[in-house]
Amino acid sequence: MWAYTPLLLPSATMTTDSKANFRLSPCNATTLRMASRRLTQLYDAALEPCGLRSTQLAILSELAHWSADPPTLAELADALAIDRSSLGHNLRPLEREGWVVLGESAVDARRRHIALTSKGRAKWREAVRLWRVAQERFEYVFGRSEAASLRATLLGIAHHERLASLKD
Amino acid sequence: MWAYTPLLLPSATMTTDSKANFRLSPCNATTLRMASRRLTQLYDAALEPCGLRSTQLAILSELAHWSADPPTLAELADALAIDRSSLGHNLRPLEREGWVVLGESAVDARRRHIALTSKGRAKWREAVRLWRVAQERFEYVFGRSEAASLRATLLGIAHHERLASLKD
DNA sequence: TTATCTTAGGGGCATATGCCCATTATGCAG
DNA sequence: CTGCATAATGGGCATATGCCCCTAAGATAA
Repeated sequence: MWAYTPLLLPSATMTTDSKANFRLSPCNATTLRMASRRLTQLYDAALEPCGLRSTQLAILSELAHWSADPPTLAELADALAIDRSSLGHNLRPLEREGWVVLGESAVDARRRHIALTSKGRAKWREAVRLWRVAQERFEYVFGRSEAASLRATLLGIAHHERLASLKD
Repeated sequence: MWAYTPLLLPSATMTTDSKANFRLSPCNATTLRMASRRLTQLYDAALEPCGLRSTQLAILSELAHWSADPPTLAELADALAIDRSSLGHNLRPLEREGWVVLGESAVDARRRHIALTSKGRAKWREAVRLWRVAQERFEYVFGRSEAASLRATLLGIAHHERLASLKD
């Protein structure tokens, strides 16, 4: 179990070989991307049997939990803290597989409302079971409360307006 | 200044509008990717004048600090906690711009040694100056010691063997 | 020495990510 | 009502990321 503090440095858990070339990168974005890559691999491996990737499950989950009317691209992108264009690209495979549908808006012809299909909801439920394995595995190693704390910190970074761009 | 604890929830810093659709994602990988996307945008925006992206600067930095002989693809990938193939792809633009060169190995014809060119080192120095702006900006908001603590945690995740895959 | 096994990279494929620009649709000023 | 500013998407381009498989080259067993 790790402490969510710098007390246990990563080097303590590393092999001699990898420790040799280890360099504590001072860049916050780089370390964030490094950890993101690794953990995404862990979750993607767990999700592999159902044919979903982490990003795709995140989209389906957001839709599955959406309480109001099906969101527009912009609304969904905002909730996921993802670029609008990126979300548009990411929806393509989900649409192709028939997991989501993009419907027209009655009040504004510019908007497309994104909705989960029943097939998509079934796939989502299937994926969640696999996701839980990876989630449990990570939190077993990292610590459950430490993980919750980390998520809160990361969500803060993701949704913070003053960090969203250089404009201020 | 944020506390590196869940005491200050992200919602405390959010607009009413975005708070409405805010859903505290329980997935550690997803929140990691969300924060990663946002912060990468911040750093990339700062680096934009020099024509480098965060990932590219990370590669050049690792090479600039490399103490031993120029690393092989596998060694560099390991240090950056990135997939070997991914690093191969990422090196292509850097090679095209003449910032790095891939030399042959004298002892093992399979290996390619990656070295920074003088042009690449100059570009790296230029980028570091821009990088510092983004780094300072983030740490001004997030807190310097909190950032250091977060980096240590993230590096631990990135380099932890038991989290690298589902095999155990 | 030869057959086999392992390792290092490269190429192809697919998704992920975001920028810019074009198109279309609203909204609003006049 | 017309013309312009604005908003929502889509398409194109480029990089990021990782998987799989292939080939070449070193290492090892027979």
